[in-house]
Amino acid sequence: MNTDMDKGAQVLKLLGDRTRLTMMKILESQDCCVCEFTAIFNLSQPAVSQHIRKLKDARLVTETRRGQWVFYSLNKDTEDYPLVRDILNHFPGQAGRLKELEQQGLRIFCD
Amino acid sequence: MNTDMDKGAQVLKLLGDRTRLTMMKILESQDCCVCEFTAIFNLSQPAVSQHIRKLKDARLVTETRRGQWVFYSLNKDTEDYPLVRDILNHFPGQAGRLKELEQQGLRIFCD
DNA sequence: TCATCATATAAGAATATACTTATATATTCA
DNA sequence: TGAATATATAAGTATATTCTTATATGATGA
Repeated sequence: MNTDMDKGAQVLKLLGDRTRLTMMKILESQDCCVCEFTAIFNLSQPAVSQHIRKLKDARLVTETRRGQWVFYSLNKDTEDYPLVRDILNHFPGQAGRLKELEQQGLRIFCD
Repeated sequence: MNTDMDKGAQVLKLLGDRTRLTMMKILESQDCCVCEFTAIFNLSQPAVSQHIRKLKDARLVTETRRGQWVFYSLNKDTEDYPLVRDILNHFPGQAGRLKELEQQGLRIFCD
């Protein structure tokens, strides 16, 4: 509640892009790395990195390196998260996008 | 629930602007006309009209002419409204902006 | 160490956005 | 009808956004 108008508008602008909105919705269900997003969206790897950079700069996502890969997660520890959560709740789950990847053998599993 | 990603991203992009977001929040409490918005925001009248046009084109607001003035209202009869409502709930009320206008004698009352 | 894979950054181009000023349209009222 | 007021549209400009390709950085494993 009571998010500042300017900061809030900034968050909305970031989510106001089909690619970033879908990324966030995917991250809602599972962590994901750049190469997976690159396989999901019909976009170059730099384009994906640049979208993620914006989300990261706004602290909407956090990153964790796991070996060769950098995995991204929703950042639930920010004052913007309640707004983000409420927004994402209005959109259909995107787990299917990851399922497709898995069937194509493109899903990254590591531990 | 289950707003289409593309349409939803478009709505978020429209709200992802300080001016339009504040307009929508103001409209949440009362209908308003262009000249009032022009007094509230430090913007030219055409700039205000152009912002409203976008909101109107997306059917987020509706217009009603009352004599000389055109009043705008939140459109609650659209599939996007639940998303809009949930978003606006995260922001502080902007009734103060209208109160200031009233004190300056700039508030439009008609009927 | 060197080749490979994943990711990030830089630079440039096409397009979109948000203003401005000038002007057109619509309504009111003397 | 004609002046005044409210709003919309047009045209132009500055800046922001989102891609692309080329290249740099970082980690892995033979």
